[in-house]
Amino acid sequence: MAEHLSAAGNRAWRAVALTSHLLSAELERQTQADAAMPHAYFVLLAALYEAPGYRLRAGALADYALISPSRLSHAVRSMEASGWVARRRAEGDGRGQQVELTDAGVDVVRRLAPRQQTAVRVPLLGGLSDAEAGALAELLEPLNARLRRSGPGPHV
Amino acid sequence: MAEHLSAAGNRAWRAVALTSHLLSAELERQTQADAAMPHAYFVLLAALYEAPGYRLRAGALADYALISPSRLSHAVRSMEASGWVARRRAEGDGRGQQVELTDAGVDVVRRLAPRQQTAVRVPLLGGLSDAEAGALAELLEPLNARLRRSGPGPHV
DNA sequence: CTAATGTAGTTGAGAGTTCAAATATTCCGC
DNA sequence: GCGGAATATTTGAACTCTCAACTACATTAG
Repeated sequence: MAEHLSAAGNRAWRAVALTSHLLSAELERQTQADAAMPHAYFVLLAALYEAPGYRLRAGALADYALISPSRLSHAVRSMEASGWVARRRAEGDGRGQQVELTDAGVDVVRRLAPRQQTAVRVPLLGGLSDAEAGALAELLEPLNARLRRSGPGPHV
Repeated sequence: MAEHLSAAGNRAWRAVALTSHLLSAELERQTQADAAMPHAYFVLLAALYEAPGYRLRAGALADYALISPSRLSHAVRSMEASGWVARRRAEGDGRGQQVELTDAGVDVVRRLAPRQQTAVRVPLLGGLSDAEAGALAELLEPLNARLRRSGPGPHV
């Protein structure tokens, strides 16, 4: 692989890096404004909402949300204090924890998810034709696959 | 504008959100490993490196890096403690500060920038043809423009 | 030329994230 | 089953980031 990027590659780099920066900031802003919580917490609540029984093993939740066990643990403690989730020992494995959405947690997700849609996703992507959206996904998915691989460990 | 996304739009959303998450994590990981500093600090140092005389007004630096004045102030204090930048009063306006790269700061940028290139950018984007890179940039740039507008204030 | 307003940055407190170390429980080999 | 390695999660400390005051200087109005 070459060791420098073409002009087009550099332009793409700037665009991708800027999207990443601006989008995280916007998601953070939006989630804080709507529910006074970090966006990362909303991602966790939404993941639980989609799981059967609104509950997931801690490890599975961390894997799904692509965060460290430590970060999950702190996040769960904080969300538990807010009354959005509850913890219980996992059956069959005394080491594990089940994290489960409380009724209040379910409500929060139901209230926030539509706002996320209309306040961020639609304004951002609603203007693209299906062909453009498809092309964007086709271009980004291979990048994501590469990023997933470089993530943990010194390239596994 | 519609209030929901098409299937293609949803796929694009997932891809964009995932890229944002994974890319920030990877940049953070890489910068911490290479120089034991947050990626945000490297962005600031790189911005100064490209400025005439390796120095910029604090406000200009914050605007360029798209961060709040407060965050910049904390960052500069920390980077000053690390010996990478120095502060001095701006001439002509006693309120302002000039932030300037020290020799050590220049060295850090010269050492890190190439690694950033070969460890992140090229592996990520080097596989794209110029046409693909161009298409990606063309697709993302309008999104970035929209994100910039939704950023500060309740849509200015 | 003084008071009011605006602009540039800083500060401190609170909250989230990371990293390394610790704890608890299960699994495996003998 | 018993001791050691592996797995699942927690904890604490250090650090960064955000938000809301706050300070300092500059500008404008009267």
